[in-house]
Amino acid sequence: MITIKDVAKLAGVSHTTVSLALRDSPSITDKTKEKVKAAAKQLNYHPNYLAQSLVSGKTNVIGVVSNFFSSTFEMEILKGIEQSIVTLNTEYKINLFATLEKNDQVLRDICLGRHADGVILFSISPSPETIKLYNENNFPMIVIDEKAEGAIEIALDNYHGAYIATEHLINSGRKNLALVLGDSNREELGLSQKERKEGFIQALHDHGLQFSERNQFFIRDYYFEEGQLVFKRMQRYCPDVDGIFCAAGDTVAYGIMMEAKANHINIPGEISIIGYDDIFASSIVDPPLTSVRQPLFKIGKNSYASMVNILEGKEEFRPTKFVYEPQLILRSSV
Amino acid sequence: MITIKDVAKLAGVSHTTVSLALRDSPSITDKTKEKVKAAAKQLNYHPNYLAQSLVSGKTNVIGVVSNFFSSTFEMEILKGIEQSIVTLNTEYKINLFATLEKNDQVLRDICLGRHADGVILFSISPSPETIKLYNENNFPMIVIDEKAEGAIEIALDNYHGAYIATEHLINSGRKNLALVLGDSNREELGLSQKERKEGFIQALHDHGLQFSERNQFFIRDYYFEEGQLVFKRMQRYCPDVDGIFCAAGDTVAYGIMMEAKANHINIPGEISIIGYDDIFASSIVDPPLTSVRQPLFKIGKNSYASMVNILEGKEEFRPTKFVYEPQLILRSSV
DNA sequence: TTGTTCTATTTTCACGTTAAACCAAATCGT
DNA sequence: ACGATTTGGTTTAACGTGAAAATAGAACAA
Repeated sequence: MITIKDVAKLAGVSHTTVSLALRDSPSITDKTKEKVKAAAKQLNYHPNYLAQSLVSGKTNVIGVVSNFFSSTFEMEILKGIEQSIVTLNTEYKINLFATLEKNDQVLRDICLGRHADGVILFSISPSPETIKLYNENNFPMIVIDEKAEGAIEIALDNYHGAYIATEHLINSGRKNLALVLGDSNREELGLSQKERKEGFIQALHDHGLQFSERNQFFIRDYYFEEGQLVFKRMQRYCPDVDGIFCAAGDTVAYGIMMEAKANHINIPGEISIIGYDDIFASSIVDPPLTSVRQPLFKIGKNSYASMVNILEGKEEFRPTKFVYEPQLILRSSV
Repeated sequence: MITIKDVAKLAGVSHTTVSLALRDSPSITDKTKEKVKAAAKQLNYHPNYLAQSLVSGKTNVIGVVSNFFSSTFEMEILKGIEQSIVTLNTEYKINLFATLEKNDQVLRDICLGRHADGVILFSISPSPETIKLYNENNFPMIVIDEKAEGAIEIALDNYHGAYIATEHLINSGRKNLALVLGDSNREELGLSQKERKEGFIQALHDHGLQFSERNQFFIRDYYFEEGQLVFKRMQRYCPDVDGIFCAAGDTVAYGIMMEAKANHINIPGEISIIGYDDIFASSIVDPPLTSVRQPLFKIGKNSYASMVNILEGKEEFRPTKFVYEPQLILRSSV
């Protein structure tokens, strides 16, 4: 392994001079700089970032933390971050950390173990103790679509998304609406699902309709097959449903649609359906699915940019909450 | 920032004793260990991984390098890697590096800058110089679906995948086949696309059919819209095509299908189509798309496991080539 | 007793880099 | 002419850790 000292020896100067010369310090003559750079090139020298980070206290890494990176939700945010990296062209790299259920431990590691200079996280919610730890260590944290008081919260207005979806179903003449929620193996409903439920109920009330617990269906995993199962249950327990708001997302909605198709139930003729997320396939399934689109790409892009600004000192870190509004994409499933 | 020395001071021992005690060295008495651990806990001490890596020369990080992480191809491999992380439960973390066009520079950085202990890469091909550099530095590299002589190559048998797809079209009675290839902004066709073309041609020949350059269509980006454009061109220049092998992937195939639909051309009645990749949506589009499925999940899983074995010294690194066979998933688009 | 061996710990050094303090030679001001 | 400043570096220290070498004290053997 070639170090700065090897270069120094070859160039006939001290190692500090090499360090200064390679960073174009004004206190080194051009002649020396040339000599040093030639030596560095000849030896194929490359600075050791571990040593640099140890002494500087900066890693130039932004941690991107999530439970998994393999669903469309995370992918879309990642795309936005990638876009931001390309356009900003900063020195900051990103590292992805998959927490795989030990959320707080991983977060603690990243901060205290100096894996990064700041984190952007989604699909997991940090505990209050972790947030406190981050604040004490002056370690910026941006949290997307989860509760995180004390950090920068990027909130998706799930309430409003559910509201406009439900309202659209009602305005199109549907009277007996069902709600499909995902509770993802937790005991309690996640924050976003809870907000969507509230939006759904409020829209019903505002249009003189009643919410009935019986019209509420839960799934455990956000899979296509769960949607098929939900529709079967729905047919048995609520055969008179004429509109479905699938707050659990588009993939589950596809399952519902396919199962309806298999039972020769026409969509949107007999039942209308609206999904959430507007992932790519929604425009090509048959019928194309009306869905609530969240500006995930934009959120990813902006989050990365904010983090860079904070780390470069251009922007001050302080707990804030930004709310992004969703948009209803109209297609023929309603 | 709490360091090992702070713990030492509180526990009333030397910093080395702390280091040894926390790693449960047998040469430290239980009493001292307890004292040290209590002090560490009280101060909320966490080892600085930068310092550890600097002295040990190991980062415990596996670099996962790709051009982008935002397409289904990469996502599926990532899922496999995640699965492997969960089941193996090793101390190795992964870091994702998006090269964003400066492939060799990023690879050089990772190796020489000690960002990781080894890399798994896909969607980019390392230059021979980079491979040489890695070998000189004893830095293991696993390359998925790209040419990389001197590294561990995980090859997808694109030739065979194309062959069985084409053969299936021919066996179903199609006589005038078109080939859709993606050249992704490069001057030259990528390796996998080239191999798929060869498989296509060979299958034609083996069944007494001729390959015609006129029946070959290129797209620049792997987008849905490109598929629509391709179909328009196809109708103009080769209106008698009755079978399409879309080597450019399923997303493009969807575009072709939708455009055919828009022109009231029945699939599979008038034209059959086969895609590549078998991504999720292929089973739910209308009609469901026959496609060549590659064992990407398995490849991701195995690659991570191999890398861990190599880094732990259980397996020796030596350039090898593993070939994974694709599988034709039959659906009603043929 | 007195040297020898072992045990539990400490001291010193190294990893590769940057920053701070230092210094010799050249240049400047008066 | 001669101290003061500037130039272009060099030497030393520091970052937080782990490994090797050193050591003090206890146990032990003859």
